[in-house]
Amino acid sequence: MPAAKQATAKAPTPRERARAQTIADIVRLGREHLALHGAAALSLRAVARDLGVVSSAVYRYVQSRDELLTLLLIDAYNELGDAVDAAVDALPEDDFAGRFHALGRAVRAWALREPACYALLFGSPVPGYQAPGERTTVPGTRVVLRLVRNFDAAHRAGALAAPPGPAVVVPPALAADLAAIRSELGLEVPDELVARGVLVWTSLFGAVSFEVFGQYGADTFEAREELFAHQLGVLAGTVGLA
Amino acid sequence: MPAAKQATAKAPTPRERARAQTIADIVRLGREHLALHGAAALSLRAVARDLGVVSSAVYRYVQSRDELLTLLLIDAYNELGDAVDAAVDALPEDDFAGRFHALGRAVRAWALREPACYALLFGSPVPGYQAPGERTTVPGTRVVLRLVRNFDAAHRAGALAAPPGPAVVVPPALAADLAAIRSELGLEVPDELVARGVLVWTSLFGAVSFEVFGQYGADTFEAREELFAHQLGVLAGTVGLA
DNA sequence: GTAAAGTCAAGAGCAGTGCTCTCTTTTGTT
DNA sequence: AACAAAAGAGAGCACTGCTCTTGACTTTAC
Repeated sequence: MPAAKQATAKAPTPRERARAQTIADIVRLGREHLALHGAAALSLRAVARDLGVVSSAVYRYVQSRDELLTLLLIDAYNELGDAVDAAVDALPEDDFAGRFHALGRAVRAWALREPACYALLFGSPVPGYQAPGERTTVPGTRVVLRLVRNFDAAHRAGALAAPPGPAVVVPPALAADLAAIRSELGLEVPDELVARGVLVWTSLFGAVSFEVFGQYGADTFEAREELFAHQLGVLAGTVGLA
Repeated sequence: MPAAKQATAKAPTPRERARAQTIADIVRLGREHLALHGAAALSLRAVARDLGVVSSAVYRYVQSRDELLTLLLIDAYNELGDAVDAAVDALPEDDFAGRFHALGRAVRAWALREPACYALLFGSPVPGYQAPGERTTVPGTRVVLRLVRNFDAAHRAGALAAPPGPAVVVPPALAADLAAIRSELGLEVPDELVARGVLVWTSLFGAVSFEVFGQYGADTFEAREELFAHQLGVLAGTVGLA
C-alpha cells in the first residue's frame, strides 16, 4: 500500500492543493457573479473569463453549471449557519427569548447583506436544477435545528408560557407528522407547540423574504428594522417565549 | 376627425382584433412555457415556434422578453386576485374569520395549482427584470387589500378580540409608517393591529412559499393541508379573529 | 533516466438564447 | 384596382452551456 497513492486524506500533494485552490477561486468568483447578476444568470463562461482561463477549462474542476450552483448553495447555507450560530452563541444558554431574537436578526441581516445567496436558498427554485439532498440537507437544516433546539430547551427549562389566544386543535394526521419530528429530534415540546414552532419558522422567513424580494412597496415601510423587530416580538409571543 | 382612424376604443378593426388575439395567444403559450420550464427559461423563440412563426415575428407584438414577463405578471396577479375574490365573496360579509380562512386557502390552492406563476409573483426577482410599477401595483395589491379590508371591517363591527399574548410595543418610527397606511386606505384599525396584520400577511405567504418552493423536506410533512389550516388558525388568533 | 500515465488548457464546434436589421408578402382600406 | 400599413421571413450579432479533440505539461513507475 504505497502511501503516496492514497494521500487524499492525509498529505495533499501539490497538485491537489493547486486543484483545491482553483476550485475555491471558482466558487469565490461564482459568488461575485451571483451577487451581481443573480442565480439564473450565473455563467460558467463569465467565471472562466474572470479566472483568466478559457471556458472549457473550468469543466476540469466543476462538472457542470449545476455543480457550481450546488457548491454555492452549500457555501451559502454554511455562511448563514455560521452567522446564526455566532449570534445565538453570543447569548447565555438560558436566555431563550434573547436567542430567538438574535437568530431572527441574524437571518435578516445576512439576507439583506447577501440577497442573491438568500434568493438561491429560499427563493424560487432554479428551473431545471435539483439540489442533491445528500449534500445539502445537513447544511440546509442548521438554522431550523438551532431554532427548534432553543424552543425545546426553553420548554425543558419551564420557560415557555402557555400559548396565548384561542387553542387551535391539532388534527390527527398532522399530529403524526409532528410525532415523527419529535422522535427524530428527541424533542419534549408538545404537539401544539411544535406546530406553532413550524409557523414561527415559516413566518420568520416569510417576513425576511418579503423584505429581500421587494414585496413591500418601495416606500410603504421606512422603519423596516422596527417592523421586523415587532414581528419577531409577536412571533415569540405566539410560542410563549415571553 | 374621421371616426375610423381613432376607433381604438370603440369599434375594433379586424386588424386590431387579430392583433389582440395574437397577443393573447402569445401570453397563453408563454404561460404554458412558464409552467413547464420556469420563468428564467422563458424563451421568446420557443413561444414563436409554438405559435408557428419565426422568432423575429413575435417582436411585432411584444417589445421584448421583459415585456412578455410583465404581461404574464399582470395575468397571474389578476388570476390570483380573481380566485381570492371568488373564495371570499362566497361567504357572508360578516363572517370575518371565515373570509380570512377562505382567502388563505385560495392563495395556497392557486399557488399549488400554478407554482411557476406563484414563483414569478412571490419568488426571487428575475435578474435584470424590473416590474413596471405603474402597470403592476394595482393588480399586485388586490390580495393584501382584500385581507386588510376584511380586518378593518371586522374591527368596525366589533368582532375583533383583543390581541392575545404579551403586548408588543409599536415604536414611533413604525407607527409613522402604519399611520400613512391607515390614512391611505381609510382604516380604523389601531396601530398594534395593523402591525399584526402585516405579520399575518407576510406569514401567510411565507407558509405558502415554503410549501411551493419545497423548503419542507420531501417527506417531513404528509398532512400539509392540515398544517396550513393550523397555521391559518393560529394566525387568525394573533389578530383576534376568533 | 526514460517511458507511461495522468492532468490540464486551448480551441473548434453544436445547439440554444435575445434582439436587430432588411426584405418580401399579406391585408385592410380607400 | 391601387396603396400604405402591418406582419412574417431570414440573416446576422453576441451571448450561453456543454462536448470533443489536440497538444503540452507534470507526476509516477520501472
